[in-house]
Amino acid sequence: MNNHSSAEQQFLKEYDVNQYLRPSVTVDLLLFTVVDKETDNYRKRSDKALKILLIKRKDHPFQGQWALPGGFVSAHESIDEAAIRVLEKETNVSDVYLEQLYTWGDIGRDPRTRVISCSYMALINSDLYPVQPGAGAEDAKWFHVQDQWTQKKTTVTDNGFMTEKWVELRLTNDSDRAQATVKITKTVENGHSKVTQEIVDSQNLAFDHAKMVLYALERLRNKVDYTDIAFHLLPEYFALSDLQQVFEVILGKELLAAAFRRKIADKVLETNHIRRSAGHRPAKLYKYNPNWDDEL
DNA sequence: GTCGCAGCTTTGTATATGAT
DNA sequence: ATCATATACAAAGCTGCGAC
Repeated sequence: MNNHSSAEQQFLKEYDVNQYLRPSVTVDLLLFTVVDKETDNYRKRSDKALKILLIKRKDHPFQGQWALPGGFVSAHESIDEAAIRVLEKETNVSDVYLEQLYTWGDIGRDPRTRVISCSYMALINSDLYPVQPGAGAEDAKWFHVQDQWTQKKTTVTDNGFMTEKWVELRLTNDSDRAQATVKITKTVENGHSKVTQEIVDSQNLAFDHAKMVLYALERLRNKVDYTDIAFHLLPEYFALSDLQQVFEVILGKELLAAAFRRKIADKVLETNHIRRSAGHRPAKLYKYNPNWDDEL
């Protein structure tokens, strides 16, 4: 570690740290889970809903608004370590699926100072729901996640085309509501594509967190088919209809059972567990097959 | 009360259809 | 021919309800 040459040591001694701007770095966490919605008819299988954890801000800026759990990266830890620490402190969950998503560096995204934030997606299964809020955030709540595009426009430009899409994000629970409209612009010119997001309207949702949520949703949708992320949202044993519902809430559309069963057949292992007394034919329980992508 | 059965619901398999 | 998707339907658990 400390094997610098003397010339290098001399250089380091004279280096002026104030030569360049030193922005603050934060992490923001998108903690998702999928839970059963209550149903009136016990014979009917209960629907599932995608939920995200938000925390009510106690301080300025955005005081009283809802925000993703987050915190500053300190000098003696890596960014990944900061993400794990913040997740544990704010939500009391540890040892879960964690994935870095994107680095957010827009000028002025934090009114206090220049802050660059790394967003992380964490997935927990419904057994762990509800998560106990940590000591640092007594006002943490789960919000039902819904998004849909309301308007889409494609225009042809000189060397390509541009599509603008307005997406409405709604985060709701029994007593609270946060929502935002984000305009996503995709330009393709000379074979290069570029995507920009702009928050056109934000109610009760702090910072640029609407963008982070939408980005995470897109990542979930893109990865659900070819990775194991869906299984992180389920307990160890689950019925195939549970798995199908997780896919459905992530993708935002209904799937056909017969086709779905064939598509994910390799990813699951049949067990001899059975879930009975549910007002209908008992379901065989399956578990994740860690060797599903072994061939090749 | 309880027996039997129609009917609802979801699971799970078999077969048909369609694209390449 | 092969693959994915769509349709069709049988199997099974449970309730509601009438007959007794």
